[in-house]
Amino acid sequence: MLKLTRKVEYSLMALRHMQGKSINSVSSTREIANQYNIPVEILAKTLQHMAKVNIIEAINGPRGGYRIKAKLKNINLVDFFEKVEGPLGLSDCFYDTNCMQIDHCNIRTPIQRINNNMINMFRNMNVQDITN
Amino acid sequence: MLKLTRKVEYSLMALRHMQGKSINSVSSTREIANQYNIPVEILAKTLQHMAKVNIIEAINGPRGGYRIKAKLKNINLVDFFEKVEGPLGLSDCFYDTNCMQIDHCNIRTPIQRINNNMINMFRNMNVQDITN
DNA sequence: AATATACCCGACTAATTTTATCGGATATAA
DNA sequence: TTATATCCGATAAAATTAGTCGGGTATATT
Repeated sequence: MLKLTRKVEYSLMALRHMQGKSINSVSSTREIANQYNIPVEILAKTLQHMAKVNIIEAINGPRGGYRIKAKLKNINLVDFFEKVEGPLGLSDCFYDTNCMQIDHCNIRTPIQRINNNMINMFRNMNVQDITN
Repeated sequence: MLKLTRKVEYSLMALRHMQGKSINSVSSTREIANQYNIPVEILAKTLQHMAKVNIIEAINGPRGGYRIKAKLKNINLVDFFEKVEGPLGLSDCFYDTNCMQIDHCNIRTPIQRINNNMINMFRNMNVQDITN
């Protein structure tokens, strides 16, 4: 319960790795996967996805790889989580009505208050807070 | 990602239901399950578990059921989540060392900071905030 | 132009976690 | 005695998360 996914963790690890390198150098999937003991194929997908949502950019060909594209300071954690994993919420019912209890639920409003607190907390942190 | 489990939700729904009744009346599993459209057997287990950890108490026999035992105002959400679901953390590595990245991880400390923020937030809310 | 390296991407499988079910037990009010 | 209710371990089903595979495209280097 209340866990981050590996996809988010791998993304952050990769970003922190790239952050530590000079501005124009790139990092390949293999290099990152080896250094942090992450399965190559899954990291590959993760990085491709980050490239698609413009957090990093891909350089093709030999000596290619990825480098950071966005200003990490401008991406708060809610944006980041949603870009990487999709909609955020303590419960599905805040963005999806497919719930057996939806008509009878007596805790929807209180849970929503907690949810708002959580969202606010994550909104007040940005990706650079983590990768630095 | 970052979701509550149904077990926690059902627990809160049941507590809120009981909270709305007079102090000495009890609520049976079937009554609660019917009213909120929750599968009886799983709610039964959930309530048994809450009884075991002394949040509610069970009255056996016909006309039996459950009633609130603890002072809900004194149970903060971290305590509650841990009583109902076990250890809390954005990542397993804060209470379990069985992770392939543990020796190489470059985000453990930053994630721990976020984790602390989250824990603090939940510690500042109590169960009664939800069930009232 | 050929080659080797690196990203791209959809389909699939495996593992884990969460959710739900089953069967049979014990307690007690009426 | 009986009916109603909790108790509880074992198991099954469903959903989510994690990981694998195969074949593709782009490009620096020689």
